[in-house]
Amino acid sequence: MATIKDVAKRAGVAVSTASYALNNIKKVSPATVKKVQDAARELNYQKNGFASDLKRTKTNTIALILKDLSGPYYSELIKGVQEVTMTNGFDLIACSSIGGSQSTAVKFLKEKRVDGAIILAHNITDEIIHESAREGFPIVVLDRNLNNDHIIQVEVDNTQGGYIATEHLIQNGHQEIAYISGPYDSHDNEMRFNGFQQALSANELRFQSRWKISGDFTREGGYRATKMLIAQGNLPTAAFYANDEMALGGIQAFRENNISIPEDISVIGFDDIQLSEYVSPPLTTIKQPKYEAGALAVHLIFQQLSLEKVDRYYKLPTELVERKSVRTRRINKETERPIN
Amino acid sequence: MATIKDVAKRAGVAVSTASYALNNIKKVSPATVKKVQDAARELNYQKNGFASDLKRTKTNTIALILKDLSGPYYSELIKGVQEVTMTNGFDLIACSSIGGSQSTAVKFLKEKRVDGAIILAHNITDEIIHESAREGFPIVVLDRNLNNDHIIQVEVDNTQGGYIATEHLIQNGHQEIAYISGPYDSHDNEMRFNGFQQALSANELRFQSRWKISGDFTREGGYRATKMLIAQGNLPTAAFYANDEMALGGIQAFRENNISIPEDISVIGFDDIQLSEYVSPPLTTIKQPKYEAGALAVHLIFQQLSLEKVDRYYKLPTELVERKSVRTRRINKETERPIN
DNA sequence: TTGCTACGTCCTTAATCGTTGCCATTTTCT
DNA sequence: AGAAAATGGCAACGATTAAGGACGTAGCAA
Repeated sequence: MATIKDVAKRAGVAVSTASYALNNIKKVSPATVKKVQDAARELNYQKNGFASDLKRTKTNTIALILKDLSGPYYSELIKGVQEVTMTNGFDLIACSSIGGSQSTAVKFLKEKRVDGAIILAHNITDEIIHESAREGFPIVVLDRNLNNDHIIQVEVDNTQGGYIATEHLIQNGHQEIAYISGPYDSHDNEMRFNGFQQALSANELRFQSRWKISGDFTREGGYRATKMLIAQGNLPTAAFYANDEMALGGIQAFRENNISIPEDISVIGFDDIQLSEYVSPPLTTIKQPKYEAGALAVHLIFQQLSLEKVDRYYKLPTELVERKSVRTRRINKETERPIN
Repeated sequence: MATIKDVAKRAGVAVSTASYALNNIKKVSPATVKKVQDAARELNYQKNGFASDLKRTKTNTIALILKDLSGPYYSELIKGVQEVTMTNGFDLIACSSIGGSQSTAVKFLKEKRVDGAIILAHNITDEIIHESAREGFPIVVLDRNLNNDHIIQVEVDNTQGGYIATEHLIQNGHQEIAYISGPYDSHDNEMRFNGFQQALSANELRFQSRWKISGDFTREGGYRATKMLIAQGNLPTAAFYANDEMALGGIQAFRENNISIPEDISVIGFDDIQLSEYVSPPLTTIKQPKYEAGALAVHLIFQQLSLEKVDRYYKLPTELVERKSVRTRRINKETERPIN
């Protein structure tokens, strides 16, 4: 590989002059610039990115750290991040945190191979993030609680989401509602469940623990949980799945048992993944502002990079997406019992 | 940030000793190693990745270059790449080629910020790839034709895929088949179309140019193309969409015109994207071995990195996935006309 | 026992990777 | 001549690593 020295030699100038010429720094005469550029072209010179980054201690790139690059879930979020990063003239790389503390992601974080990072990966420990956080290295964490002066949190209001989902069911006449939960250690799940409970008590409904079934955010888990719910007999009139993937599994389980949605049971999910629109029946769910979250996250990074003061905590609202998986039951006002 | 110098000073040793100690190179006494490690911990020292990469001229990371990080299409492929990369102890970063020659992707390629790259992004020009290719920098291109000693091609056999799709329709009694194409400059599309034509002539059917409608691989495009097909009157009995996305758009267009699938017209797609299974009717399509393609691609990178000789061209077969969007028509042997 | 060489262990010195950018120097222009 | 413009020299950036030095100890002869 040709280096800048080779270019300088061939152009008959000093290395520094070559550097100036190649980087469009105005102190070089047009004639010299041309000489240098020609030499560079002839030698097929490409600058060594590392050397350059090392010297300037700036990489012009932002890392987006995801648990799994292959998941389709983050699509919208990535789009938000990508667009804002691009318009700011920065580069974006995505890296996976699979492999925990050995992962690419952690390496990028710790070794400061980027100017800033956005983290949406719950398998990276708080500790690692704390260790990596420092003055001048902005980190934004999504859907995660972390108290550190150099870390900014952007969260979707899962509690509110859980609340409006439940409220929607209640408004449609449902009083017996199952909650199919995500894993116990999931912060998101916990918040959604809180919202669920709050909506119940706001409507003076009692939470029945036998209708809390535990899943794990996977389709498989939703399927199993639903089978359990069915096996246990005495179905509720509606089920709130802590995410859409599980709801999909649930729909399948109900179908296999000839329980039809929404006639026999109403179903609501959370996330609004792309598939939700296409399953049958189309799934009513809670949409998260993923694009906005992504865009906001990068935006905050840039603000910090330009040394502006920013708040350390942001919460984004969710939104109900009505489709066909929730039926409205009419209630007889006198007896307070459903008519249909 | 603390540097290795600080660590060395605090541990009371020379920089080089600190380096040896930190990298587990045996020339240092256990006591010293401990001193250095303690010092590093106390200073919260993290090595500077760039400096290190610069000196060793090796990054231990592979780049996966995609047209758009937010597309859900590559999921399987990424998984294949990811797993193989991990098991080889390398890091993987994904970068987008949005922005053409200004993109992150191109920068990584040209500036050799990684040890090898896998490219699946048709908006990167051949020229750029040629410029970046060189001894010792393995590049694998997917679904793309490029003649260069330092570049390896991994292709899915689109021609064969087009052939079996068409053959499947013909075997099911279809003789009038529309082809909804991708963009004209798409190599994939061209190959699929070739397969389509080959299957037709192998069955002594004539290709009718009025049944070739041009789309652009998007759902929107498939929708528009289908509307045109319908408007033109005289529908074929089957339609082969050059990809699933377009088929989805087509399904919608047919539904809006009360043309039912597969009763009135059979539909076959290409790709087997996740949604295909969920639309109604579930889409018969051609599945590409994406996981395998990804895994093979990285594997080849590693082989080259360890200086093994490898072939420069690989072609992977596709597979028919039968679902519900193709109807079999029975043909009267005598009259050679369909019965139903 | 003493003195000398020889060798191994552990550590240090210093060169290097390719760029950048400060400062000094030379050239050019007014 | 003096200012401005163009160019050159060189020390960083933070790590790695070849080569060499200091020290201790063992082996052996006198």
